[in-house]
Order: sequence, then C-alpha cells, then structure tokens
Amino acid sequence: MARPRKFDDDEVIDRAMDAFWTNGYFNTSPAQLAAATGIGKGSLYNAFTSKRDLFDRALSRYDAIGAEFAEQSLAKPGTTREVVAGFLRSLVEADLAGPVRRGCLAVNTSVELAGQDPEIQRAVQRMQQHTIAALTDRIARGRRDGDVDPDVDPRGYAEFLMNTIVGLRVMAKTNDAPMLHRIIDSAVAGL
Amino acid sequence: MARPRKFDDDEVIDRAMDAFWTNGYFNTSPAQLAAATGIGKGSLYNAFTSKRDLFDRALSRYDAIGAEFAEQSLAKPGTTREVVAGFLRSLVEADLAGPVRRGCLAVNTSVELAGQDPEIQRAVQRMQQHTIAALTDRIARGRRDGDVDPDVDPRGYAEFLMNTIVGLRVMAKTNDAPMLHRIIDSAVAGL
DNA sequence: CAAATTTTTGTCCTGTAGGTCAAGAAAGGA
DNA sequence: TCCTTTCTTGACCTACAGGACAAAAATTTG
Repeated sequence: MARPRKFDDDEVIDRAMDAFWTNGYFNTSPAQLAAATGIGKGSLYNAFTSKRDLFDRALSRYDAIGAEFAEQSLAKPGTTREVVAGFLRSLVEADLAGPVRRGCLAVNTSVELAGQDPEIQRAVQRMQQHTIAALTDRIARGRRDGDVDPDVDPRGYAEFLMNTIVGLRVMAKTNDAPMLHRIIDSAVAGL
Repeated sequence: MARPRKFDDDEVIDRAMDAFWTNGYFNTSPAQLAAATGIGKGSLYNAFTSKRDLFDRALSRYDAIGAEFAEQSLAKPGTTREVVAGFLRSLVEADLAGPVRRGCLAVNTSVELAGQDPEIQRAVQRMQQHTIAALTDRIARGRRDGDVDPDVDPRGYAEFLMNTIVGLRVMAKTNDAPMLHRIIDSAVAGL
C-alpha cells in the first residue's frame, strides 16, 4: 500500500525517553532527539506530531516500565518492611549506578513542567497513583499477614512512602549511599 | 569618578531569583530577566558576567533567606514535634499559596542542574546542610528538654526530615493540602 | 508495469537565546 | 570647564530551536 517505516516506534520512544530523562524537556533539542534515535528530524516529525507529543509518549512508556517494576519488586518474598525497604533501596541504587545522576523522569518532569502545565500535572498524578496503589496493596497484605501493626493505615502510609521516594530521588543527586540508606531505614520504621 | 549605577544589585538579584524560581534556569531568557528586573539587557551583562553568574547569586540569596526562615521558624515555642510540624506546614502552605506552583528553588535547581554540574551540586549540598543543621539542633534540644525520645538520633532524624521536605515540595506540585498534611503527620510521628 | 500512498532526506524558514559592542550619558576630579 | 571613568541604551551578531515542505524513494494493489 505504501512505504513502510524503517524503524520501530517503541524503540524510538525508548531512546527519546532516555534523552529527555538525561537532559530534561527544554534542554533536549530536536537535533539531539534525532541523534539519539538514529532517524532524521523529518522522520521524527512525520511519525510524531511535535516534540511535546513525543515527550508525552515517552512519559507513558516510563509509567508502564515503572508500574511493572513496582509490581515485581513488591511481590518478592519477605516481611512488608523488608520488601518495601528493598524496593526503595533498588530505586536509590539505580539512581546512583549511572555515571550521570538523572534521577526519576517523573520527578524531573513534575519539577520542570507540572507547575505550569495542567496536562503534565495529571500525567504525573497518574504515575504517583500507580505507585501508591501498589504500596497500599502490599501494606494491606502485611496487615492481613499480621506483619504490620493494625494501627497503620495502608493508604496513608503508602502516601507517606511515595513522598519519601520522591525525596530520595532528588536527594540522590547530591548525597551518598549511606545517608540515603539511613533515610530509608527511618521511613520504614513505622511498619 | 564615574557614573553610578541606577539600580540596587540586591534588588535585581531578588527579582532575577523570582524569575528563575518560576521558570527554571534554562527556561528563563536574558530578555525575561531584563523585563523582570526592569533594567536593560546590556546593563545586566555589565553588572553580572553571565546568566549563569546571575543565577549563582540568586541561589546564594535564596540560601540566605531560607536559612533565616528555618532559624526563626524552629525557634518558636512548643514541643519539638509541634515546632517541626509547624515548620513543614509553613513550607507547604507557601508552596500552595501562589497562583503558580513554583516549589522550592533549591529542589528545582537540584533536579534541573545538579546531575550535570558539580558546582551546582555543591551549592545545593550547602543549602541542605543548613537546613539539616537547624533541624538537628532543634531535635537535640528536644532531647535535652525530655521532649523527644532519647533513642532518636538528632542528625539521622534531621536528614530524614530533610528528605521529607524535599519530597513535599515536589509533591506540592501535584497534590492537595490534606494529603500533604497527612504526610507531615506521618513524618513527625517518630519524634 | 503503472498508480497510489506513505517515508525519508535534506533544505529552508522564522524566532529567539545568549551575548557583544559602540555610542552617548552621568558622575567626580584637575 | 574639560577629562576620565563607568553606566545605559539599543543595535547587532551568531547559533540553534522547532518545525515546514518539496522532492525522491520504497512499498502494495490493480
């Protein structure tokens, strides 16, 4: 019927996500996106309407990856406190692993754009809700298992942990592993 | 001897700080800075070497303001838990008050630049240390007053609170007051 | 093979970022 | 009063952001 695409959309979105993640939205130019994805600027604008559209898709992709990771991580064996602490630690370790501290794309985006842009604000909210829901479920299960004090409100504690995670991913830009791990220990002490 | 400046440097820095705070570093142009400060672009570049230099000074100014606010706020009467909670609440309320959610300049800067720029990274660290020190002092005093459990490590808890604050100032971009206040309550429960 | 359709490449375009510079203006000193 | 010095204004400059578009290329259908 017509000439087929030479590239896979999802792969392009993945690479674009990396570029946005490392440099931020404003500081990533179409030229950089073309270089990062390996396709011409023209093809990019043909496949995706605009830089903003591509960014929106990259955010969705990030959401999907993050939601699955949380799911997997929280399904591991162990007490609630151990599992939750392990989840937070793995996030921090991922932050510290790379040569450049890119943090969390959702947090970066929230800081850079959510204050001005309601659509972005909603996207970030959705992502947070996914994590909060996963944490809530795991804590509720802990309560059923007798693993967590019945006084703990699963949803409330999950929101508190969400806030801790967001903090950690910013703090990871300027602090070392021991301090971050101490913070995690404090945060899960109530479980 | 020579023609004197028509403007006060500190006032210009204050207004520049506001512009950077609202729009971020990359997304604030020299033209905007000129408009925000009320002086010509040429004068700006005469008085300050570069956009970056002006930003550095704005950061210093922000640090000074923040440090004094923390000092004042934590010196208020009340139990340690009350005073600390009041401090966090006042930060959150400031975030929610404005028409545009600009968050915390230090956090914004950390997210936007600290990953790539070691100088910025150190500046952010300094600011965090000021807040951590103020919180540590207040908690230590609480322990002496018999107000705080002796098992609490002042410095460790201060670091944890610092992380909570950073989280809150990001979460304030996408969440409402009740949730943020619940998070604060959870965070001070260990005091 | 021709036609129709969609992609790719590369050129082109407008606006703005970030900054420079030359000219004139405002002070104090000789 | 004129000179020197520093400040201000505004024009100017180069590079790139973000995107539009035309022409050529690749595929399926008839």
